[in-house]
Amino acid sequence: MPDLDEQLRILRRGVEQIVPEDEFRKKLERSLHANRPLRVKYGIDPTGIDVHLGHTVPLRKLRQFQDLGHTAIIIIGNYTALVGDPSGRDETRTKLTEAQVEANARDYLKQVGRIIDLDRAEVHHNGDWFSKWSFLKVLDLMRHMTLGQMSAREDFAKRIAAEKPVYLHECLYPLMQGWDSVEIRADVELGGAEQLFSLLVARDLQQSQGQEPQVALTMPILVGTDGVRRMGKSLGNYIGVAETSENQFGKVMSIPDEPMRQYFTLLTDLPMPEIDVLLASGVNPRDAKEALGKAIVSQYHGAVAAEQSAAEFRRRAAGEDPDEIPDIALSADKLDAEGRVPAPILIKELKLDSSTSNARRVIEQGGFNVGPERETISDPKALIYVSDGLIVRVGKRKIARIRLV
RNA sequence: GGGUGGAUACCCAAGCGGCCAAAGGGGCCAGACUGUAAAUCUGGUGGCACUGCCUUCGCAGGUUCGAAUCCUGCUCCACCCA
Repeated sequence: MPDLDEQLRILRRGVEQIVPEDEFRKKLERSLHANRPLRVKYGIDPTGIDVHLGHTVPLRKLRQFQDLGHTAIIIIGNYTALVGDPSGRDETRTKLTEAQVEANARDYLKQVGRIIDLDRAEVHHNGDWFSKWSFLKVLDLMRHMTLGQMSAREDFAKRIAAEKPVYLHECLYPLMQGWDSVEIRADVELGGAEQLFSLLVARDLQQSQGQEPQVALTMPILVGTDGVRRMGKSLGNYIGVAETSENQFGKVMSIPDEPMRQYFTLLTDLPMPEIDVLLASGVNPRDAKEALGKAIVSQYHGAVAAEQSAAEFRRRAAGEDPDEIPDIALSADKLDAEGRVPAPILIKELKLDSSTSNARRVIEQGGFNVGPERETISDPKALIYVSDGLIVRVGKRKIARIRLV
């Protein structure tokens, strides 16, 4: 185990808040002396499917703990998922069925395994304990929270002010999450900045059960590819860990310049001085972003794929065709006697657009071109002579080689 | 239990008898530009083998030459008072 200062240096990087800071230091110190790893908890609710870079911020921190010799503990919130975490939300989460939650949980773990070494981690499902609870026990848990505390939370206060509903079951969420810490005797719990409230509830619960309270370590909320709102599935501004290298790289390149520092700090292991150099004025932001893209993509697809997707991206930016043009089958019976097909129909059949109406618009706007000469077709009524192997392009990014079948 | 306000396209949100496939914003798509799938600017954004036709304004009926707009019933939602 590295010494205290080294551990603190690594673990503090990118962190928003450590509450309380001095207890964290003490815990680390003690673990070092007693050669006893800290139990570091991170909980995930299997409510969606795609783990995205926003989730990896605390997960990467957890991995750092792991690499320093501490014990990573993943809580699968299969029971809390049935409630829905209200944290940072301006509306109630929709309810999931148990079957959905179960399927999601499996999928989640698979994706989490890209970041955490699951062989060395503890994984718990909080349904293991909550499903056995009596109502009496639930009531007992509720004694630990007052209405005043609940309504003081920013997310609830906002909803109340906006005349949006706050349901009682949502109030139970932080208590349940807190109880998880009691069950697994957490020393540290990681979470997003909006989780602080829940992370602190756990301290009270642990104390009430005669345990030493955990330290809350919060990570900043990663901004999405729009550079404004938090990264999230429902906002459509996310980069998923399971996406292709090309997609990941392209999406990184599409973030505005401003959040680059945040991305570098939270999503890569590049040393901070190097990051400062990359972001210094004078360096073309495009080059910095490219370095960022490679650093991120290589974590999920390896360095080779990262280089390739960067090269691919440059080619495309220069207006060249990508290395591999996907073949798309076109049934020959769509063609007329002369082997022609109306342009919008062609686009729709090749699934390069979702509707013929939309395809027409794209054509009218000059976004459709065909063949090696890239002849732009701007008349939606145009009939295209289709031969096997013909290359068609729609917009900047969609391209296909036709295979007649 | 009582009161009030709602339900409009992917989202938010105008419209309150014809000029409504429905303002505006966001998102998304295309084009120009370049530093890139950034920023900015321009255009587009229900469907359809498309100078036209078809389907949408919570659901079901009705009035009318004509309804997102008026009437009746229903469903759902929120807030306030108790």
